[in-house]
Amino acid sequence: MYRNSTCGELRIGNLNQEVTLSGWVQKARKMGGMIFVDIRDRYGVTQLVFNQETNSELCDKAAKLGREWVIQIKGKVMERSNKNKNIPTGDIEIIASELNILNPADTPPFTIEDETDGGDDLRMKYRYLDLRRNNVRANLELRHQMAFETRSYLNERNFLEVETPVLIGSTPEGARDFVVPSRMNPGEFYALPQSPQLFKQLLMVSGFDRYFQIVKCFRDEDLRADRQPEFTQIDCEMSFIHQEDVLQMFEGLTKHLFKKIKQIDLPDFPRMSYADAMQQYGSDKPDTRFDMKFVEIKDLTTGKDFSVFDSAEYIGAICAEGCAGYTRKQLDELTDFVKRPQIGAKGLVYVRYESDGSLKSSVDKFYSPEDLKKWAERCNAKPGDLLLILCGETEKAQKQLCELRLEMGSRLGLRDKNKFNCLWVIDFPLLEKDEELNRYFAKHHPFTSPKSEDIPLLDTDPGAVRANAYDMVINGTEIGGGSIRIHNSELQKKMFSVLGFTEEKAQAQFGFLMNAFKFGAPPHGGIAFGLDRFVSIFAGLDSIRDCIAFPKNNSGRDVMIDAPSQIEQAQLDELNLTIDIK
RNA sequence: GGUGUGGUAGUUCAGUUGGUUAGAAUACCUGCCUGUCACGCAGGGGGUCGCGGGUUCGAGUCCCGUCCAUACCGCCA
Repeated sequence: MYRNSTCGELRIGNLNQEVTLSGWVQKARKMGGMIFVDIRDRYGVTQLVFNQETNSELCDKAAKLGREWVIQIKGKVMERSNKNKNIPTGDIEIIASELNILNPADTPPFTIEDETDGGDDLRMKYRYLDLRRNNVRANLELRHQMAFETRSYLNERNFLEVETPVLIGSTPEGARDFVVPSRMNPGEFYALPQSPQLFKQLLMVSGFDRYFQIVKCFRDEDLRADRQPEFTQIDCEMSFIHQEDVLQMFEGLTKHLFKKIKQIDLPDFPRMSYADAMQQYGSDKPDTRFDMKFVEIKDLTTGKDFSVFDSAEYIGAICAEGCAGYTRKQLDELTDFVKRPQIGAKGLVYVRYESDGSLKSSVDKFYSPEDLKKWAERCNAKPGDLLLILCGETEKAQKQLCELRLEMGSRLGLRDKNKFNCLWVIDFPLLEKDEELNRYFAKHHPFTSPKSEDIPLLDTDPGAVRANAYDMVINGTEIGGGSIRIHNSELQKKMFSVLGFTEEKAQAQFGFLMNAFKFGAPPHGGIAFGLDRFVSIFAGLDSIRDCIAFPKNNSGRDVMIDAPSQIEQAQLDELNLTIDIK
């Protein structure tokens, strides 16, 4: 028996018990005649005491212990004379009577503490050591809890978890696929799924009715703090439902998770149309923890010989409460912020609504105080507020203003990680035009159903067609998204034709789905949540890497096992592959 | 593919206008220490300044190239 108790559970109520503990040496404090050793496992830390006077042999042995050695001890639970209020086991300690060194350890390359001295790179290389740290382990525990509660919620509502294949065929739509060469079929490749989309729809045709799967998905695109090449989705699909049923079901799931895990009762989620989101926040995933909505002032600015504004398609303002006192330096910082190439604004116009009621702006040359007053009124600005104004081509300017709004939100401390604002963004456009290729692409995917009242527009104005598609957004992060699918093969054919697929191409790529739909497809729809992002939001993490046990770095490498890597010539030969790096 | 930032001791970082032997903290090692829990005290070892080239009497510092990491844009639900 290695242990009969964990390192986190002993309390004052266990006094005088003989216990056996196993774990890692967190720290040994050697006082000369006395040694205190903190022993750690997943559950916590317990202090061991070795005393030269009472057991000098054991004490000498303990003196050799180093950080992260694996040990087993036997001893008696005693009350401490000096208690430590900072740890749950701080009232007791173990007077050791036996010490077994199960495995000595090299000194780890960074400290195994909450505030480690190790940088990201090093921690990833030794991720198994990093995972010993409390906060990283806590993130994985949270992830487990969320997956567990998700299964519990969906199971209670008749959802079945069904596994779908990982080796599937490549489709050129959407993201780049990871591909896997097939040995038995020379020259042919599998692809790893970007999502189980087609399979879950086929399961609906099969009559499974309510499906879910917590499943790895793969996309061969560049990484970000919130994007990994392999990531986990909570993938769901339902039959005989309308959009409203899906929203209710999964708003319910989200509320369930917040309630069970964070003890937070969320109010009903507001619904916002895509059009409103773009107009008011310049984003399809607005951070609604704070207001600062966009206000259009184009009509108030024309005809004053300010050519920048006069020639702009869009002029939008946000009102930063209480920021009229911003110094020249702060305003220059904001100007530099919006002029960064990633944002790309040409400049920033500001209006200070001074607390004495006067108005000062960077465009005083062109506009009178009365003009500025009208702007301020439309923005509902009070004395003491600051208006920030960007202009340009509508879509670009809104995007830039969105970045500025988020930056101001951060500066003003309005993006509190412990505050959660959830909403549905609905009525997404069905199609997105690629101006360069002059063709339409599905914004969600090609199986998304158009709103029935918009179907006539497919022929006349495809860009204006709205879809039965929806995203769940929490604190400016897209947590999940889905749609009601097309279950009618005629409409599906129509979609493919709008997307520029020839009949043959559509048949070659999605023929099996269109065929399946001929055999009695029920009306269906679904949603997929990004589990990694969901956990990150719950834990207040900046990067999804922190809730993934073994993540990839920015270049898609696993620096711990050093993958990807080259393979043997014999393997290449077997696969009929030759490598020709350009 | 692009832009920004960074790369100096095991680790996290500092390093002035280009100038003597490259520093601090922490970790590690040794000694002392019987109530520590960020233990304390004294001492010690530890450096290809990412790599390559250039300018210079002299480069951690300036220039060019390159590699790596990271945040973002493009890309991507």
